[in-house]
Amino acid sequence: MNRSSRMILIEKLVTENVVASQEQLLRLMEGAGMKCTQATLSRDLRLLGISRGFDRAGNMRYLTQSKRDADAIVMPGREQDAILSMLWARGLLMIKTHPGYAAAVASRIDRSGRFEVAGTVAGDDTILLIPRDDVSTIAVSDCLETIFPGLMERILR
Amino acid sequence: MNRSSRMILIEKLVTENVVASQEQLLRLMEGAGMKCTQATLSRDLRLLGISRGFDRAGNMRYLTQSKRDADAIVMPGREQDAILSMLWARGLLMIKTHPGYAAAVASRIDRSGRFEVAGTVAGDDTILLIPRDDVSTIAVSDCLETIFPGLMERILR
DNA sequence: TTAAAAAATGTATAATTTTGCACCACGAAT
DNA sequence: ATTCGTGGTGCAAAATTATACATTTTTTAA
Repeated sequence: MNRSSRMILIEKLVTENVVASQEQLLRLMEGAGMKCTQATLSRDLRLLGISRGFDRAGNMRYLTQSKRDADAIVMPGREQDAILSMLWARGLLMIKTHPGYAAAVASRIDRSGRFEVAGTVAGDDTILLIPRDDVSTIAVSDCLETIFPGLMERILR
Repeated sequence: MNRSSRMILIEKLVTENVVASQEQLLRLMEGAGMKCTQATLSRDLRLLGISRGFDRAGNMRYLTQSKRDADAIVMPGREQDAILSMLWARGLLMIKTHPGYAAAVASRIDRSGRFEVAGTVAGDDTILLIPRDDVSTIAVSDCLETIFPGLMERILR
């Protein structure tokens, strides 16, 4: 039972139930066969962007943000898992990542010291990878596969 | 000093400041010449539907109902107003913005999901827009005009 | 592989928020 | 004027959530 599967369960439980406290959520989780501590829950909820608010009647309950905003905060697991898609354009490779993680992934690429990569520029959720002159797209792809094993299969489906 | 005027002040302080705790809000209120206890604040916040949530960075702050689902960060005026100039170079479009607004404008472009745009990378006041292969500069301009109505006229003026 | 670094987690505790209770202020009804 | 009822508030305790620290697990680099 890892963090990301736990977070999926948390999101599900919070949306399908009226959850008023982390203790209560803890019990729901146990009922679903997933065990952890309240402290972990507190941390996961922050990552998920799920916070305690009030419903119309003024009763307290945990509320999720829109899915997009939640995605904006979550980045479970390894750096390469932050990569969402890649696209060649104008001889450059655009790499989209989970929001906020472009710098981390770009740093990883830079540190690999691969010849094929002249350099990278990272924004918030986008990396622009500039290949050296006369390096093929295939060569760059192979290079990235070396840095992030399993990446190509995951991205291409 | 009655409850309703206090609540008006609370709403104002919470929207105009990054408030992370009721204690902090209490001090802001005192600064504004309105005094009460933290317990009263807790009750008022419930009535106002203002609760503690997380901004994009995962930092805690109080958010009003309308803001909770939306962006925690306020962008004054229309995003396109932040665009100062544009210039084509090497098949790429450099967009200059007011300092600090590149990310917001780039985000807007990304979210438009337009085919013509392969991606963007934003710094502080500069955006590099990479069009897809075989997309003309005219097509990209039209695309931006669609996203930011009136932009071209204003820029070319 | 193996060592080093980074991330995840539990424990205990600190920080923060909520609430029960008593009391006060104010208006309506007697 | 007195009494009753309705909010509103502070105080302090209870409930809840966040976090510092130590430890374990996972990932990265050599």
